[in-house]
Amino acid sequence: MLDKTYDPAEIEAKHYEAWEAKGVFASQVDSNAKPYTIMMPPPNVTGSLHMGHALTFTLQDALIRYHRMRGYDALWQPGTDHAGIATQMVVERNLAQDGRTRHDLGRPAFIDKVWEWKAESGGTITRQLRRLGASPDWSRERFTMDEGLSRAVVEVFVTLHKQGLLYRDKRLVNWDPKLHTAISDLEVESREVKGNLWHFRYPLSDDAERYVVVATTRPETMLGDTAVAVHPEDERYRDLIGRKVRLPLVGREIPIVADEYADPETGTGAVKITPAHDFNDFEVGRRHGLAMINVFDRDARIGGEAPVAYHGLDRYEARKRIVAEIEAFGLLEKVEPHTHMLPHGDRSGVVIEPWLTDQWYVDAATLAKPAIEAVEQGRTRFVPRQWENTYFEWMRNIQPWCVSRQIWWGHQIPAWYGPDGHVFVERSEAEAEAAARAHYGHDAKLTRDPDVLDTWFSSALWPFSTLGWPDRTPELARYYPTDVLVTGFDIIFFWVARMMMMGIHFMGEVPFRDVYIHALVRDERGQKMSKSKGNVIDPLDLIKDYGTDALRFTLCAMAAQGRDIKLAVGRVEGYRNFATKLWNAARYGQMNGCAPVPGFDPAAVSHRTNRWIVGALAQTAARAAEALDGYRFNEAAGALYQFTWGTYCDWYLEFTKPILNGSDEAAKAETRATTAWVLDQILHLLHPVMPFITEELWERLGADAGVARPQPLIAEPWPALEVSLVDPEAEAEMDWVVRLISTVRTVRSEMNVPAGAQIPVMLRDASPATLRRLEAHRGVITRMARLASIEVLSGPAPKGSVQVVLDEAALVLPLAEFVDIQAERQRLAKEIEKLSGEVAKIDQKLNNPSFVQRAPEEVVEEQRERRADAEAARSRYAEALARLQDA
RNA sequence: GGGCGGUUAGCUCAGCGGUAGAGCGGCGGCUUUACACGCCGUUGGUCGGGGGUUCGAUCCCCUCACCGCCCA
Repeated sequence: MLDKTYDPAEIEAKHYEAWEAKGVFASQVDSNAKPYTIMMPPPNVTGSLHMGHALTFTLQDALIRYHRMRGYDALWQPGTDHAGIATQMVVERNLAQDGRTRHDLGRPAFIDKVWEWKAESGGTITRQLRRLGASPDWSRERFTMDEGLSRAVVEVFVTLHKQGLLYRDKRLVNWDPKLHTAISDLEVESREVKGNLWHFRYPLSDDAERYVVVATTRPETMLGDTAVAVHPEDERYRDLIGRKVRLPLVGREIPIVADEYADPETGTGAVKITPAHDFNDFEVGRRHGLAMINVFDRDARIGGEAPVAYHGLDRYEARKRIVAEIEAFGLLEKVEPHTHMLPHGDRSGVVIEPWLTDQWYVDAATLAKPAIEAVEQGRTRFVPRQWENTYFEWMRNIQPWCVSRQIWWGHQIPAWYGPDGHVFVERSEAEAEAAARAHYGHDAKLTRDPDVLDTWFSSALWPFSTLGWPDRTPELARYYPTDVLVTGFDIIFFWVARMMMMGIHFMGEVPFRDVYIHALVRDERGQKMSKSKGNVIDPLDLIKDYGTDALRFTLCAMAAQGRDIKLAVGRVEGYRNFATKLWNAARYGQMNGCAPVPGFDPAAVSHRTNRWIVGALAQTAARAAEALDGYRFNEAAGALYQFTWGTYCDWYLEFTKPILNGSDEAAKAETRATTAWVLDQILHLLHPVMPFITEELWERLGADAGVARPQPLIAEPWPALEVSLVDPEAEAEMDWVVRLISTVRTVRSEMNVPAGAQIPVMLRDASPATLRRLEAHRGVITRMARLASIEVLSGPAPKGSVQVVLDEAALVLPLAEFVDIQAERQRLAKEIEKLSGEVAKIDQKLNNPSFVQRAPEEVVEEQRERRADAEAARSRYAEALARLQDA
């Protein structure tokens, strides 16, 4: 017998271990089943499970479990990425505790340290995924620094280089002066910063009395100014175009150029141009052939070609000093407080410096073209569709992708330089040496490029590198392209776009058919969860308090397309209650001998109540499947919740109590079998969302009844329930019973009839069909409506009785002792008023000729029927009211 | 400034051309032998404002307001 309450903690680990040990998560590359594949977006190896992970992995797991049950050969490919910068930082922080830096160790020893760290601490997130019940094929787990994946990285790098799609170039990059590496646009976050707008006077070279005022938020960059730009149409400056100013402090003469980049509305309309330290200025510099003067070193201290007097000053010290000096020269026009957005490194948190360096770039624009077409042509489909716009927007304006990073942890770039700087990009050092020999005509000393690749470079290959590419493995042939990629919108640029580019280029086909973009999880006030705000809800805490299934059900129930999830703990609690409800229903079944019957045939049940629940179940199963097929997780969860609690528990289990306590042995046996069978089906349908409690109940209900379960629930087939199981007559009949009982309950409550009191009820003007229904369900009705009796009334209603309309009949409740005549009169009057309003509203429609003429016939007909029903009910209430007046 | 999304019951959210729904909360009642993490009943809404299309609009179009996110 099951315990009185469900204790998730007790059973979750047990089932997870059993599933994993049995190998049920594993894909079957040799099977004849159709494959269904999801590539897990590899979480960062340094990461730990947060709510966003919980959501995305719950949805992916629900899809995988569902398709596995549908008979597909399901592959959910798990793994982690090596998170170059983040991981290196973690290990460096550990070294710093012993007062050491990575340079003390040297590169090879440091890399060894990182691997050591990974072995010890890199498994946190995969352990936590197991707590969440995720069922990927762990036997295929990959890491982006694995040997195989590294081979794919080299192959891609070399191939792209030979194709001219990957090259070395000197451009401005986002330089992180703390980490000393380039980072991508996507690793930069804009933060609002309060600063000033300094207005400097730049005197004209040929007229020291005149000057141009430029406004800047970054005075220190003036050391690298090579022009002043004004808008060509700006009347104020028209005569200055082509003349020169003398750059204060530096003394350099720089031109005044006309460029539309200068916005007449902003500041003074004249803007200083520092091509080596600003992305926009870089473009202006290009247009006008301006010099690029680098004035920073890698720490963002003054250096390079800046006047030596300033060398070594940190950028903020330099700012103070330059402003002070400008002021001393009388060239400071004014200072205005100014708030603006500044780029910060998302890992280091420091202000990013646009800096001129040599880096490796991928020609993203070329690779993006077929990736754009694939979505335009529908070969890859975004769900919800609107995300296509985000994808297109990004892809159509894509910039060269800087893939090199000046760190140690990652895939070292397979490029070697000869003594003269000539570069050899090859698969190995030996091949590079061979290429050098061919190039120089003799052996040459080569130096390998010390840089590593952006982590996303290797992640972009994930959909095929994990399947064995560049080898032509059976897995690759079978599982690529994958079925769906599930992720949050914040990763569209980082990852989806890049997988599309690489997948199409190297595999000739899109990496996935569907991209399901889910919402972000926010706190209950709609704020993004963040450590600094202190509003983070830890999914592991929720699991501890409410169980994994409750958390998973909550996330599915709230995963409506196109809307963020504002997570309130109360919802989790509510779905914990749902799990408990399911548990208790199972327990009730056990107590009543409702054991699973092998070979049970739902089509063969004869009792109306049983036929009804079987049909309702079939409809629910269809609804849930349809919802999951369309990624409408909330609809699937809602349909299952509603059926389990609102139909099976609230009505069916109550309807069958009189049968189970009765003496009709055949009906008892059929009802017991049906009760058990429907519950078994519910367990199947809920399993993708609530794997633990369903597995536990599946096994316990079998074992306790001595019925062998052929396999664990996770491996069971999804219920195949024909729509023919729906018996419309049974449906209508039980619906009538439900409405009759509900009606009586409402009246009792409104009349303040004591809950325990059993009252008589009479039925008037009932059709023969209704009377047959009454006879069939007399026991249930009497019990559930708490009646003393229910009889047919042929004459007028007794004095002081309450009347309610139910279809063609009237329910008469002789409640004289409870009834407050005045209140009852009011109640009836209210009903009549409501129905009159209804009739009037419908009449308005029906009296409108164009409605009758233009609306579809069935809509008009429906209105007529509704009018007739409302009218009939109104006259019955009017009659009852008249009767009350006599009393 | 540009783009996207949102505004529906006290709260969190579904619905999206033909009778406004759920969960939670509120209120009232219940020692009904599965379940108080429960049962029964019930109260809550000019579907953000204004125009338009339509026989008919919460739903489609325009516009305004406010909120959020992304990009400048």
